[in-house]
Amino acid sequence: MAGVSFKLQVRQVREDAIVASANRLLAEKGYDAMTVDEVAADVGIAKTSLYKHFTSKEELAAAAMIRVLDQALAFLATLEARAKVSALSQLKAVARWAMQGQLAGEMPSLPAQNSALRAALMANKIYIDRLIQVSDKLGAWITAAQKSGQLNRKLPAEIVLYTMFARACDPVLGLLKSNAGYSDEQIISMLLTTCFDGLAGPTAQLTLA
Amino acid sequence: MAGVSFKLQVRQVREDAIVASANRLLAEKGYDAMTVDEVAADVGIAKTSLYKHFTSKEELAAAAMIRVLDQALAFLATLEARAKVSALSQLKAVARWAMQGQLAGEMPSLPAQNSALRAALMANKIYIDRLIQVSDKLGAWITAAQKSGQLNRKLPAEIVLYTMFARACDPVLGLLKSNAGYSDEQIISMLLTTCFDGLAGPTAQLTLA
DNA sequence: GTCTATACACAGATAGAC
DNA sequence: GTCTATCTGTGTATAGAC
Repeated sequence: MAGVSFKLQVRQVREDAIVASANRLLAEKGYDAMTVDEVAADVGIAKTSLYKHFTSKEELAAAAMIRVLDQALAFLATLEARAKVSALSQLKAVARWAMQGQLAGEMPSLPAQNSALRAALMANKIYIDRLIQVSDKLGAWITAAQKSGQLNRKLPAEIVLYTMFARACDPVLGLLKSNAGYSDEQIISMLLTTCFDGLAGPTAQLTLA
Repeated sequence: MAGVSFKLQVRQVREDAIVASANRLLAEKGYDAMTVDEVAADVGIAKTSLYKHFTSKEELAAAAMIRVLDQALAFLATLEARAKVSALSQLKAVARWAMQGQLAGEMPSLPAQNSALRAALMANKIYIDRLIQVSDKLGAWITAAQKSGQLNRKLPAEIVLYTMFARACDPVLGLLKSNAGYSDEQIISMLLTTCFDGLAGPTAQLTLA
């Protein structure tokens, strides 16, 4: 029936709004500091209504994390459609995308070391599934880039993967954004350099002067 | 009088024990997840007694952060005593020291973006003083290393400094420690490489095979 | 499904005896 | 100075009316 479908759509739209708000607040304050009251107020609904959609704060946060991973997968799909692009370029494009997301306040930080959230996420099948999908796609590019010598072969692919995840949430981004007078593009450009070429800089730098 | 001095010493020893416990718990769980009850229990005193030494949780955390900065300053002093060592080597030694501290569970993470703790720290004269001292010493080495071409001249010194602070608390360390089968030394060695030479690796790597 | 009002738990901070 | 016991605020989660 059309009525039922419509109601489901409305429900879906509201749920999206809730997750979007949660995502923004997670990015801004982190899981512990974010309160369910805040999320409900931000969406413009009562807290009780929120709990009809998500049975716990942890589940809400998990939905937000899954949303980000889904967006990442969608972006990865567009990258895979590009022809004749080196694996390293793909990885840099991913890093750039993640950094842009964080500067825009849409990238929730990694779940902290021992939090209750981490345990909940690890038990969430959908989250784990998405995380593995993203990891596998990045992992393929990483090993390809290492094979062609674009990335350091001596680093285990695992380390490279973790490092890329960590750089996507790098606190340095937030510091630079709030303190100094750099444009978003300058910040991203410099941090891409430090990530891939290190503080010492690329070979080209060393041959100068 | 000897009696007074003795009492003061006892007080000082206990205070050190409190700060050490707080420091360990901060490193393990972060500021929000750490409770004052836990710290008191860890030291083996009642919570009320703790509040005689520190009037708030924030002040306690600040004391822990100051302790770390003091330890850092002491370590920097030993480095400065070394003769004929390049600025880059000094910086790497500092990074290694910080990473070792984090692997040992003694390095509290950077105060998160918008937390109440951050505001309290920024208002704490002693903390700011120590932070500036550390930053100045590192800053001198950074500019020296840039002048001699050991570090990328195109990166503002400020960015290099922030990046080094961030790497000292890099969450990748904890991930690797708990997940994979690397030794502490292997982890540190690899992360020093990614920090200074980047994921792409040093020049030497690129000329191989 | 959404609201108002509330139960419940926990953590920061304090009172008062010793 | 240290303890036991308590106050207070806040945040998650739910009950019950509409």
